Amino acid sequence: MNASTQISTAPGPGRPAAAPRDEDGDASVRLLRAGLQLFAEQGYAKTSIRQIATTAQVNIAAVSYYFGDKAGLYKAVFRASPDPARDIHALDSLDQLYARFLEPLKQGDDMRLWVKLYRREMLEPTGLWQEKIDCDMRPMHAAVVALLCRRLGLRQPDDEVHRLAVTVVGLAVHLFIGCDVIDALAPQLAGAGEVDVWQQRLVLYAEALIAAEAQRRHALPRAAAARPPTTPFR
Amino acid sequence: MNASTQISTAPGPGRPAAAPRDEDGDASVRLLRAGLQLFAEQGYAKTSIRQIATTAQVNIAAVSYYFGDKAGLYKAVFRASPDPARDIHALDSLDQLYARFLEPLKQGDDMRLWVKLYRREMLEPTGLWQEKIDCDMRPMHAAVVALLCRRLGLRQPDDEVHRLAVTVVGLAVHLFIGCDVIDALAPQLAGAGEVDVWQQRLVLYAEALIAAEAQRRHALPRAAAARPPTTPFR
DNA sequence: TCCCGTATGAAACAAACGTTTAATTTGTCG
DNA sequence: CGACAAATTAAACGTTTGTTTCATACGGGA
Repeated sequence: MNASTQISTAPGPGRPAAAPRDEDGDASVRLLRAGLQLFAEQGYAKTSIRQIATTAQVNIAAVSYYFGDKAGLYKAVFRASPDPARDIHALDSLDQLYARFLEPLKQGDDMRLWVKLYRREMLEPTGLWQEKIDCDMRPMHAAVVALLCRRLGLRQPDDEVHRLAVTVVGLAVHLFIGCDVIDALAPQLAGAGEVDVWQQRLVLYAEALIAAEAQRRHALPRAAAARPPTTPFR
Repeated sequence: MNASTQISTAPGPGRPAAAPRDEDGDASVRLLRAGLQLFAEQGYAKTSIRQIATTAQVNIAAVSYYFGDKAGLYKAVFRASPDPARDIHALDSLDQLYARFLEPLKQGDDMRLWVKLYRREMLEPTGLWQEKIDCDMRPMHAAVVALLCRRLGLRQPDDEVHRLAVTVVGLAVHLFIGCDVIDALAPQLAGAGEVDVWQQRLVLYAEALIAAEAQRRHALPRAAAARPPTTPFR
């Protein structure tokens, strides 16, 4: 409760006014690398900045010096991650969508850490997740919906198109999230060399889903609005 | 570093030798309820036993009295949860599978907390998760594989059957895990009353996947083993 | 009434946490 | 060489964590 607490909440470094220098090559990049590894493997809360500093072979104070505080380091680590859903505003094909989503799985080492960190952020929203939903996932969903409308010959999407879009994207998301469980249940499918096969199959699967939805729409002639009223729960 | 640390690592309550009494009706059940709520909403690490005790209107010492320690309370909360994949050793239909998986989503309040706690355990394996994979998910996967073999007219499952099984189950898992994202992207699909429609559609989708896989197998006559060698990564 | 085991309460414990302070080293320019 | 700012270090700060200790209140048998 001193007078020195006036800057303690700021995200930037407390004392120095200079920027952290992107290509520092020493302490800050080692902190980012160690932070990625430890945050991904143990989560945010379980990882102490002392452990990060020890792994990075850097003094603890370097965290607040370069990134302000622990949350600032985490934000810097997370924001530096490549995003499968980033900048997808229009889609030409399903293959294009799945290529973007499965690309991180093809890489090794660091990319696997990105995937882990990403999965953690999905479940433990630290605020950055909501930001990612609004900026990246919502446009991507809209692009998928537009693609499906073209495929189904609709000019306005309805609930079933949104449902199909969620499912089509979910094929890739499930691969993204559940790769550890898949590795436990069917390890021969979890290899890095299998990702290309997965990509082909996901396209095949998605085409089958679209065809099934088209057939379902063709089956019932005009009973679109004849469903029982939905009870919105949350 | 005293002599009194000899029991501190035991999972059971330190002092009293009696069992916690299942139908206590007062402190222990309130702790379980508050623990479910807070562990599900904030995660294990972010939740302090002081907060749990305050929410449950119970003294902090009751945690170690009834459950030994914080981990014991968490185990008690998690082990009391209903499991969508439990006791699935044989499957007659896909509808049966999806009914089991989507049933928790139909319920309100407590069930939604179970879902949240479950999702957390998926990403933050505390040891209980590996136990669940071995005891529940592996038999379920085998049951789905057996069902798919019957549908496809095979007597031995190959990699593509496992892949299809993972995807078929993934349709439900994605709904399970990603319901918050779905609620953000298409809130009209996230209502509790929508679960029945989802169940019908998932069956429709899965049938389409099976048909597509059957057609793919029919398309290539005998080129089953003509795939490039897979490079197992992990 | 007394006694005894169970349950609850307030307080305190050591340890670990994130963060800050102040001193020191390093490197560079005048 | 001397001076200055950036970078790094060691040590401590106050808080919060999980856990424990000890004292008190309750509730039936003897």
